[in-house]
Amino acid sequence: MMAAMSLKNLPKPTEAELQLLRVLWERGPSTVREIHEAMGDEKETGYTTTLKILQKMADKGLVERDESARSHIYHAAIKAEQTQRQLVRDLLQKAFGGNPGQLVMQALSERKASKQELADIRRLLDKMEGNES
Amino acid sequence: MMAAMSLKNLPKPTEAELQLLRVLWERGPSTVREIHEAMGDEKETGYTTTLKILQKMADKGLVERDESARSHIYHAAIKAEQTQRQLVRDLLQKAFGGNPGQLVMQALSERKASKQELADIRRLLDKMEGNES
DNA sequence: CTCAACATACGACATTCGTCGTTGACAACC
DNA sequence: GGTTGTCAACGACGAATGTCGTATGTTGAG
Repeated sequence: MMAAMSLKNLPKPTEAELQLLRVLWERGPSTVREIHEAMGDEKETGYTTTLKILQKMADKGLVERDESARSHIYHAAIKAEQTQRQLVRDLLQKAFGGNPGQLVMQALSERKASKQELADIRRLLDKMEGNES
Repeated sequence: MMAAMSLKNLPKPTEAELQLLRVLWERGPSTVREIHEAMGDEKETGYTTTLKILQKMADKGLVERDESARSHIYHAAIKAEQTQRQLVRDLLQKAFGGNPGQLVMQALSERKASKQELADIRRLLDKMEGNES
């Protein structure tokens, strides 16, 4: 039972939801109008659409809102890294049979990463090969 | 116009479709029953469901079928690598802002890759850093 | 030939997603 | 204090998805 088993029951965000989450992660807590206009480019959709999706997200627990002001203020309830990890795990499972090697290769070939990131990856590789059984 | 502008108009496979594609990639050309039973585990669904999805996939061009025999034989119309690349590009765009570094890190942390794959990745890294502009 | 087994085709259905229009409340301005 | 504009809420709608039930056709065994 217990109303709040809060941890890790969050559903996978849909495409539109992910788009809104990205705005929230960038801007921090925002009103619906701010979010809607921040998406002005790349999206041709009505204000009420954005509102509705945010309301659904609140129901699902993906975002939370402060209703004290007239214009409610929404903020992401999950961290970007957490969501990204979930999505990667999902893709890994569903399209790569759980084998990360191929996925990494594909991602790397897709677009060039920054020098810094390449170095980070290399360091992670070192660590993984280090304590390989 | 022209009925066959074949190249690259293939829609993104849905979740169920991807599952069937994975079976086809593993087994090669197969009948509906073979596919359905190959999925026996991990799925509790009726035979006609599998059939219907395969038919829709044929309409979309994701699979092709040989109807000469009584039991039609389906085979994947797209390569695994091609689809995986598309999905990775999609995720990259939608969740990581096009930046592959973070995605790679997440994927690598997720599950350990084989020694062979780690070596492959390392080689790819070398190549990328080699002709960095 | 008849009948049971199996295959495809067709259509129905519930659910989810994204999309709006409309309504009713509240605020602010003249 | 009435009008105008903004906001949240609600319901509707079309499309897509995944799920079956049923109908229709074919095959092969007895």
